[in-house]
Amino acid sequence: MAARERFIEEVGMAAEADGLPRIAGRLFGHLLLSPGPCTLDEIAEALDVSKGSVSTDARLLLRHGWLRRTSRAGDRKDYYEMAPDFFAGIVAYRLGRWDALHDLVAASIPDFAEEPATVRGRLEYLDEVQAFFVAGLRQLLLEWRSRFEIADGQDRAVVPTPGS
Amino acid sequence: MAARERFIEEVGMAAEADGLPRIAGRLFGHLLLSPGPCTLDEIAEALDVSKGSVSTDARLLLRHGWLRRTSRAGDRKDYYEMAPDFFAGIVAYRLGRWDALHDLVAASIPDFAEEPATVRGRLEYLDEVQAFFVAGLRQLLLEWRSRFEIADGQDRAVVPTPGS
DNA sequence: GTTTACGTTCAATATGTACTAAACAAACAT
DNA sequence: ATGTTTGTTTAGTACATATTGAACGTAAAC
Repeated sequence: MAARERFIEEVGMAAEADGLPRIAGRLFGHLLLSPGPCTLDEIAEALDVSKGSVSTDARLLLRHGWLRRTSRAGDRKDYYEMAPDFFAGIVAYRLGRWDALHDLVAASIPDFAEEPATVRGRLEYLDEVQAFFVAGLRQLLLEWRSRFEIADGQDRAVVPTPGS
Repeated sequence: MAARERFIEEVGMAAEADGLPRIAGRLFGHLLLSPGPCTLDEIAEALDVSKGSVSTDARLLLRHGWLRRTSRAGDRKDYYEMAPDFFAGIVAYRLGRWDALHDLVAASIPDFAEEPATVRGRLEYLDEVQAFFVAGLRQLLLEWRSRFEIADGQDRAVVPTPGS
């Protein structure tokens, strides 16, 4: 099935366009299309890349919050899978980056108190607009999460997830 | 004033973390702190980089919609300045990227109709959550823009902007 | 027509970093 | 203890791309 590989490559390229390593994107795509948790070796072979890269990139995505690491009784291997609500993690990450930019600007405003009104106005605009979008997006995130919790709870009532 | 250079460098690094050239970020920072429109030569000298880089990166940011190019009567030079509501452009860009990912996934769902329920469910989850956030963020953008139009209109009533 | 003042493009280079393969560490099994 | 099986780290390489400087094109000025 070539569709699978094409999909994985496209996710890889999309990830790269956002500043992530290409392999991280492919890993993401692979896990998206994997019914169950995967081991490092499994992924490395499927993607035809070194295990070291998979290890590094898996932990990268783990830090970003889109992956989950699980384990199995009587098994030493690590298992990676998509986090239950991984897109919320993506949004949270973006929120974090906008927040960082906001902090940078807010912290700098006093330094430029002597600058012309145009500049001060622009920094204040940035302060305002970021506050607006950060608050709005954070609100969306809350809404989604509570909505997801309900749906997720229903699923778990029917199919309890083992191994986590 | 070292604060200015520090600010510009920090914006440069922040931009780089998001996959843009460092000079593009510095250009962004420079324009943020410039009271008026700047020429390519001006910027190149201030940032101590080649004019070619400034030309390329300025047009990059122009395409992304955070910059504006203006001209002056009796002057051959191009002038660059921050777009009036540039952060809306940043949000719109992010919206575009999420939209692209959404399209990728939505278009691929039929290809994986034969896959296990776990995979199909995950793709449908992605479809849903992206629709939610894309719609929500787009709505925020609309709200902000109408709010900004009003404020901007007021400003322009008091201080008409020449040269555009 | 020539020169000057601009913006763009391009070949060459520098620089960073993704990636690999191998060494390493840790935990387990025997 | 010794040998496996795992994940991590690291030195080295390959690769991509940011950046430069110069060549180029164009339009105005003289």
